Parts: sequence; structure tokens; C-alpha cells
Amino acid sequence: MPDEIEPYIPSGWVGRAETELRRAGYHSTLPRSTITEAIGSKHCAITADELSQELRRGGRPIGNATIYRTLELFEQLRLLRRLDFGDGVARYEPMLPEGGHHHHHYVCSSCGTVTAFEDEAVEEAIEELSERFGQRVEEHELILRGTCSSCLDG
Amino acid sequence: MPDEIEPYIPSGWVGRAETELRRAGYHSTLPRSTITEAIGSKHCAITADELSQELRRGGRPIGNATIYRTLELFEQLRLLRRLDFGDGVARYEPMLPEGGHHHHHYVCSSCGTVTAFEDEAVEEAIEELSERFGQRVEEHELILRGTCSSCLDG
DNA sequence: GTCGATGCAAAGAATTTGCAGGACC
DNA sequence: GGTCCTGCAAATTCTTTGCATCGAC
Repeated sequence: MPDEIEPYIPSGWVGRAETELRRAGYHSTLPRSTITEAIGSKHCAITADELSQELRRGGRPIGNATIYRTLELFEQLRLLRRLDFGDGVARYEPMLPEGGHHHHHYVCSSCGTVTAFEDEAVEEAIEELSERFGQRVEEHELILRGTCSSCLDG
Repeated sequence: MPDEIEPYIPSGWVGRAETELRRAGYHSTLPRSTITEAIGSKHCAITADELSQELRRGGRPIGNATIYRTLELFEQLRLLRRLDFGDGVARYEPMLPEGGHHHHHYVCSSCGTVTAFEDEAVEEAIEELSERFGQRVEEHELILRGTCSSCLDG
């Protein structure tokens, strides 16, 4: 059985985001730091709306436009990875530096719950394929779908 | 190098769709047949909008609501697979019966072009993972991303 | 002080839904 | 003929944009 992971806590990610932001010539502002912290404390891919609500609950609401703009900026800076599981909402999760551990997602077709996992064998196969591949491959994502255990039991 | 495929022409898919539709107790109507034919003659994943335009060009326009409803119905009947490459539009492609050949997609991060490919080694690795996996896995999708050759040259 | 960043509200795009009329079995 | 299906148009949902104001450097 593959390693079902309590997805990595990207220790250092928050700091790296701050640094990278400045290095790229952008301002380090309160909204951006707030968003960075909120994402850094999360364990799974988060949507713009979840982020917005969490910030509001935490007493530091941030305009939606800013949230979307920040998420997009961070994606461009390769600090966040954007994921789309086909339910019409974009999700974002911290991106680890080149060579860092990679994980993928299992999505329950019934309840929509997303679980992260990692698996060496598949990772190697994809890595190898990427080298054989005729065009330049920079990233890959794998999604497994099925009915999760709790939906089967329930 | 993996088999970059001129994605399968699902011969028989159109007929199967018709049959399956009836078997499941739905009416076989003109709009549904028209859509089925249009999809069956396509070689790659198609969006609702592309489908709509193609039908209009072909002189048999169909209301958007019907297109969306049909695509959703066909997905439920497992005649179509819905794909989402993260650009905010859903794509659909014919789904082959259980055990049929499987393919995946390479998406150019620059121009958005989608190429289909298949690869035995990766397929086996994923298949094997699915069995080891702690929860029931019914489907999987792999997306490779990178800058395609023409974007690199251009 | 300048220029980039924020937030509101309005615009946009993709998809869904309500409903009256039309098509299939 | 009854019921399912269609198509229009309006509604929803997620995301982007315009613009006046505010904050970081």
C-alpha cells in the first residue's frame, strides 16, 4: 500500500514565499503575508473561497480580488501549484522546490473528499516516461478516482 | 519514446452510445444522436463550446442547455469521460469499455495544445498502485505539462 | 513621494435551472 | 397521450477587471 500521507507540512515554505516574493521585485504586504501564513498552515489543497472564509473567521478578511490575484501571482512564482479536480473550482497547494517530494491525489467520486498520497514506483515510472517523451515535460499530475471507504461503508 | 497517438477513432462508439442510451431507458432523440455523431468523429477531447460551434457550422444547431445536459448524461452513463486541464473549461472524450485502451494527455503550458499519448510502463505502474491502494480506485488520469516543441522553436 | 497593491463593485465566462412548448414511444 | 426532452432566457457560480484609494519602499 502506498504511503497515504498527512500531506507534508511545508516547513520553511512560508519563509521561502516571503523571500521569493521580494527577490522577484514584488512588495511584501500585509494581505500577502496573511494569505501566505494561512496557506502554510493548511494540510491540503485549498480553494479561493475556503481561504477567504478562513481569513474572515480569523478576523483578518481580505478582498476576494486580492485573494485571486495573490494566488495567481504565487502560481507564476512557482510557490503554489494550481490543481483542478473537475468540480469547477481551482485548488492551490504549496509547491516544493525542484526535486522535493511529490505527491498526488485520490478524489472520492461520491463525496469529493481529496486525499494525498505518494508512491515511489509510480513516481519512477512517470519520471522515466518524461525522459523518453518526445516533448519537454516540466510537471505531471496524477489523479486517482473512486469511491472512498467511508462512502462505501455509509 | 511513448506512443504518441492520433487518438483512437472509437469505431463502434457511436453505436454503443445509442444502445446504452436506450438500455438505460432514455429517449433516443435527434439532438442526442447529432451530438453523438459529432463527438464520434472527433479525435480529441472537445469542449461544450467547440461542440456547439461545430454543430452550428454543420447546419444543425443545438441549444446550449441541451448540449450541457447531454454531455452530463453521457458522463453518467460512462459513455464520456470528463477532463479538466485547469483552464476553466470542461472537455469530454469518448470512453472505451472497461479494459479498453487507456490514454493520457500532454498539455502545453504555453499554447494550451493538448496531445494524447499512451505508455505501457506507466499504465502498469498505475494499475499496480491501484491494487495496492487502500481505497477503491475506479479511474485514473495522468497529465504531463511542459512547453511543446513548436512553442520552444517559435 | 512614487508606484505598486488593495478593495469594492461591476463585468465576464462557463455552466445550471425554470418553464412552456415539442418530440418520442 | 403521457412523459421525457428541448430551447430560450434568466440565474448561479467562479473568476477577472476598472478604478479610486492606500500602503510599501
